Amino acid sequence: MRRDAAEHREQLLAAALKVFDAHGLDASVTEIARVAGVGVGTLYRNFPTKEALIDALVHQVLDATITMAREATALPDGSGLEHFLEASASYQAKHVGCLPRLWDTDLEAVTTARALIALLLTDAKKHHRIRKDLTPTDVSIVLFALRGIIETTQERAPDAWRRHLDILIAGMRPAEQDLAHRALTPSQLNAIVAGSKRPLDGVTRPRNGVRGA
Amino acid sequence: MRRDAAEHREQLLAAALKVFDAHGLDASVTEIARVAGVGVGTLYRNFPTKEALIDALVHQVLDATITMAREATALPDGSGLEHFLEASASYQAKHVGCLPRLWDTDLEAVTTARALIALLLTDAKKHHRIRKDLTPTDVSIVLFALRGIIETTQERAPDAWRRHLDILIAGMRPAEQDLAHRALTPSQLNAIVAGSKRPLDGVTRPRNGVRGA
Amino acid sequence: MRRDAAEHREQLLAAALKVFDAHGLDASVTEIARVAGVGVGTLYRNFPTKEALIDALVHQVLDATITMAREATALPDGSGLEHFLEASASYQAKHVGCLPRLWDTDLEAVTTARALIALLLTDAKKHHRIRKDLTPTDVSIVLFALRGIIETTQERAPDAWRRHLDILIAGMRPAEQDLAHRALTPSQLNAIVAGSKRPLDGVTRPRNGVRGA
Amino acid sequence: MRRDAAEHREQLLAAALKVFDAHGLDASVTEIARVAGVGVGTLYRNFPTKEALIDALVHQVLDATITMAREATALPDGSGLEHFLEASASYQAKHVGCLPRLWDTDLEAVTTARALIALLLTDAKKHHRIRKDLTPTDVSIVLFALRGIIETTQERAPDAWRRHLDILIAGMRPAEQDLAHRALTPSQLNAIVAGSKRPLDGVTRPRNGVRGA
DNA sequence: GATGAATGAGATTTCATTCAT
DNA sequence: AATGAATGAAATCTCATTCAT
Repeated sequence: MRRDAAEHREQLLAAALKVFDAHGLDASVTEIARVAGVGVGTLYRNFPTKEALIDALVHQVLDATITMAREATALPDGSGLEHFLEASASYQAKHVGCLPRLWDTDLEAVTTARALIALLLTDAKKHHRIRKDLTPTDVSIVLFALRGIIETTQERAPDAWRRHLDILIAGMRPAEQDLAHRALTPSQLNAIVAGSKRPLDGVTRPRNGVRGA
Repeated sequence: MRRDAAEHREQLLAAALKVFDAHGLDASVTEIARVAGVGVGTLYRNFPTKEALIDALVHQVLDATITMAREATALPDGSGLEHFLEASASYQAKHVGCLPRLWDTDLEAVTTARALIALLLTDAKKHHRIRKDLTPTDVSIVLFALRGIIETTQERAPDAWRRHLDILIAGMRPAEQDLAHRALTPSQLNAIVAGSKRPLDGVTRPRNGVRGA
Repeated sequence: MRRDAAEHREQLLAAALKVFDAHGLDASVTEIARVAGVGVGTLYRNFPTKEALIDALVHQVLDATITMAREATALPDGSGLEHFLEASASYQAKHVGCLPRLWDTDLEAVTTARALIALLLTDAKKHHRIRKDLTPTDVSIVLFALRGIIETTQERAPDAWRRHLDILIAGMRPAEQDLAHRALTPSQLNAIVAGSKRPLDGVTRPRNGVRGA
Repeated sequence: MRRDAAEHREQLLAAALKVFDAHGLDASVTEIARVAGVGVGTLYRNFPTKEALIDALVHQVLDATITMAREATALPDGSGLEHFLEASASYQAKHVGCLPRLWDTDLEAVTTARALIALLLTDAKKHHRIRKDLTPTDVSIVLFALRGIIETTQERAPDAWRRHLDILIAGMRPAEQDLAHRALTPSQLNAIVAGSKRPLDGVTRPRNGVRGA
């Protein structure tokens, strides 16, 4: 009956992913524990709050994203960026459950990711695969867009994002004319990640919890 | 304090939009009623459930989308599609509150919209503004993508989607090579809209309510 | 089925008193609501937290204490202090449920009460009913002592404190010799009321609560 | 890390005292085990339930009380009672953590203590140090009163009870007039100690536990 | 014997919904 | 028709207790 503690952590993350995927982030921790085959207490031993569990899921995705970006920098011919976008979306598609929180946490991980993206972009431009006027913030926004597609289509058409990415990359290829609108500055992007959803009236986002007496 | 019934409906929809925008769809109906300046009872007289209120909001967006698509068909030179995308995204950006449910309802409105989109696309191709291998389903997916951006950036950079749309349209212009991946069939798209988020195990989505004693 | 709101507040306070009396302050709010004959929601409409409910109970006692002290100042012959002690203990005996928190809140009420006690004491000394070396802080401590008795004996011997008060007052009568130990300073007493039970390690007193999703 | 079994018991009692003192009896057993430097399992090997641990603490105090009472009987001049009260309060002041349960257990220890108190009282009366109309039950109630003071003041004014005891003893000295109210009978006192806090409705006091799966 | 991970009942609190007024 | 007090299910989180290691 007793399992290895580390195993439980994985089971819980997997269960959370599955349950959040099916019910959204409002899914109850009890349900997650049930699917993981453990008691709620065990969930709370591994993750101090529900929010921490979601965070862990988000971190998984971000960490994987960083790894994939880093690996992509090793690719030749400036194709790293394109491979990264494909790999990243592919990974996101397997972690739909936590996507709503993905770009909404104050995380140094996001900063790290952005630095690597800048590298990939420079390389791509150097090899004339990507238009000169594209900025790193443009690439970040591509990830937001892909999330939108994945969240919507994942369940019935898990690969729908691939063709859209084809279109996007076609649009990112070197072109005669510059893009009409101005790119986001890095600090604007930071502000977005740093924290959205402020209160209308004084209410904070994650609803409160409970304690005994 | 007494208002006209129709006025109440509008007040409530406006309040819901504002409150959902700030707090997400988890915002309480009491808060919405407060912002609308009416009692909860009045809210429930106008909308039988919270879900119905969200639906009404979604319908507003879809109806506006259809109207905009219809107007776009009148534009010359095959530019209707591009104008429609811009107008549609612009409208979505003003209705962030309900976007999470936007493409997740079984709605004939979506079908209607798709017919108009097909028209716009045909016209655009005729004028060689858009590549031949693009399908109506591709356009629908563009809307999903824009939603992803709008949801993420709306608060701090409300116009971020515009530049991304520039890239997208560049990718949609006539090109030598066909897109690598296959397009979604209309029926796949239907399945997506028809209803996602089914229970994992028998649990239904909207929380239940309570009756008095 | 629907009652008057003000009535509910009283019902809840009465129920809380009864339930706390029987089970201690750890009694559940659900039980209190049940005894009051209302749903938990109604309890929470009247008192935002369990702590607020306890506070209201404590305030009832403190307010009554102040009133009784004020009335006692009108008594002739310097007998006000003695009457006040009797009345105060008598009232406490009917509110055992909340006594554990009675002297453990930062309350201006306590300050007010102390001012009146000082008045009563001066008058009692003037009429040679009470020894000269008694201080107002001594009187406050008498109330703490009576609480100890009431808490312990209330259930089986509700009047046990009366005889003990006889002894105490005998000890407070004018005497040849001063009391051996020094009296508490008013600021020491303030510190006691201001807040006891600090964490051993960073934990705060009232345990935490819970919120929905 | 391994210690002698008896040593563990002492460590746990000491830890419990410290933790209950700081957090009240609601403190968790995990915290106590942590402070004692052992696992919860060890705590449960030594004390079958949390309640048993509290009981052991209470017994410590009661046993010490009995010892002090016995020692006091050896004092000359009938001063034993006064010394006992001082010693007993002094000891309680060092064990605040468990005072709420002190006079609330069915304990033969209490009976033993009462016999000794009767002895001390008789001796004190014989030497004309204490008024004739004082009964053993009166002395027990003095202990309840001192508990009230100690619980309230311990943290900020650990010696506050001493001056109050001065007053009390002054009131216990031989006097012209008998006390106005009747003393508690021994059996009334027994009933108090035998067990208070019965359920209001069928609910039992100590929270229940859980078993594994 | 000791450990502490696991358990799940139960505590507090929220909120969609109803209905007396 | 409008109001908002009342309802209670359900959510999050804690902790006494057990038992595999």
